Amino acid sequence: MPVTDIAIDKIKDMIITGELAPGDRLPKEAELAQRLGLSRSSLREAVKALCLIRVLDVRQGDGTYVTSLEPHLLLDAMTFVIDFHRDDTVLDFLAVRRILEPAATALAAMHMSEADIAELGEHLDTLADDPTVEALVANDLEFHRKIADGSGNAVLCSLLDSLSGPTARARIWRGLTQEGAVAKTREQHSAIYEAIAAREPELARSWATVHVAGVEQWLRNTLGSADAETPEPDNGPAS
Amino acid sequence: MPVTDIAIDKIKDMIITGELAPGDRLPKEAELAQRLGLSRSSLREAVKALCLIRVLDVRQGDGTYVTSLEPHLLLDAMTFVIDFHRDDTVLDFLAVRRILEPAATALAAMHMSEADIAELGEHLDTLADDPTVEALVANDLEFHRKIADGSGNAVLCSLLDSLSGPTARARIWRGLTQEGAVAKTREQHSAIYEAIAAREPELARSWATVHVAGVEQWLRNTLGSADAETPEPDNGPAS
DNA sequence: AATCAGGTAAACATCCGAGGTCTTCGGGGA
DNA sequence: TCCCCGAAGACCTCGGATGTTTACCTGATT
Repeated sequence: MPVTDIAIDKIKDMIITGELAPGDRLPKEAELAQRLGLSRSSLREAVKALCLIRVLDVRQGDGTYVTSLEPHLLLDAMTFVIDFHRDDTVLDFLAVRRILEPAATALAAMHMSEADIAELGEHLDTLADDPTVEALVANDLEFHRKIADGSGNAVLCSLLDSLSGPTARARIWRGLTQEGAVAKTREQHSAIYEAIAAREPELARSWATVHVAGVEQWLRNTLGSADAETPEPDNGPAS
Repeated sequence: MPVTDIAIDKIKDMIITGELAPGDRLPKEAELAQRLGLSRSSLREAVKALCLIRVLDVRQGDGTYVTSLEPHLLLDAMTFVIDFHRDDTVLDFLAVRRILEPAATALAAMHMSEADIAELGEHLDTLADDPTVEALVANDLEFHRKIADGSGNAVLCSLLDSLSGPTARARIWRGLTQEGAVAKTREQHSAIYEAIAAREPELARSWATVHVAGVEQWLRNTLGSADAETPEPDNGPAS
């Protein structure tokens, strides 16, 4: 195994064992390199790799630090990974979201505080009467993020956040091309909010299912007809 | 932005745009470095980072290649990330698994081929009558992997695979300490298999729920009593 | 006394070039 | 035909030199 990979493991171990706690600063490059028994160049490769997945945070002129290691930070790195297969597997991602979102919404109906619920309602109100599609989708993302957060499960919340990215583009596309999609989205958001406010987990779950399934169904149909028309799957506008 | 990060993005773009397809070989280090306008050292940092998340595969003496980029490979990198918070958030991970596993099992009951189902049954039979806990858990992992694979959703399958890792340790611990856990696990596996073989998605879903919830409940109780015993709270509530 | 400009040191960023090691592949001998 | 072996190509590792950025101390100004 290359020394760089060994170094990655060693740093990983130092963090897992608690020798390095979140927020701690690492020894300077030269020092750590000597301690791990490799050159600065090789060490830097290890550090850069751990930076990509948000485990380390390097600040030029200052030093290298362990991040907070909170789930949202680490799962967040998954967004980078998901970027690599947007076109072919979007449906699979959406299917997973269809499983998780209703569950999270039901949990939120049980666990969210009254204050959080009030904030959720206000958030819906901030949307203009005749919003642009971009504004709607942004509002959409934040709405679901608040609910996911309200589930009380940090891992679930981060996972949904990661899954939202790739599917957001599909939602924008839908808003632009499907008649009535905007109005329908607003209605369903209101229904979900009402169900949560009424502390009705099963009703909230059902509305969430309907909501996500709507996007999924539309996308399935669209991809089906698109494939029939254009053998070339378009590389579409990024995000 | 550091040149290394720019290089990471450029390579990422080359892959996303299709300039580099899965399995393709990258230009040699020196050549690519010149083309991207940076030194070999910096380029190597970028490549190493992309290796960690399984986007690139470097083979000494041969060259650097783009991996297959299959979901299982990329999501698999998440295992590395999950390693960083095993103790404090295991329950959260398990809760997510509790959501996904029943859904996957129900899908499997609908989509698995007869041949795959037969193989699933045979897999259960390969377990010795009086297995070690390790053998049981290994058999357990493979059993659920086959079901997840049978769901027909590659993303779902990979996600469950990733979640299985951190919870496996908990399952081993349970097998060692809880009386009757081994027998109960075998019974539930059989029940899940029977439900899938009978093409009963809802029954399969329910058995899967029961199965995962059993581990979750046990872990919740165990962690609860452990906390009560040790006044020393672990390194503070992250998240 | 509080504030701000300037300077200094520390730490990371980048580059270069020199060996070392591993894999692949083709040639020569049995 | 099969196996051993050597050469070429590509990545691996190292050490050092130089540039950039940041944090922090210092001292003059208001």
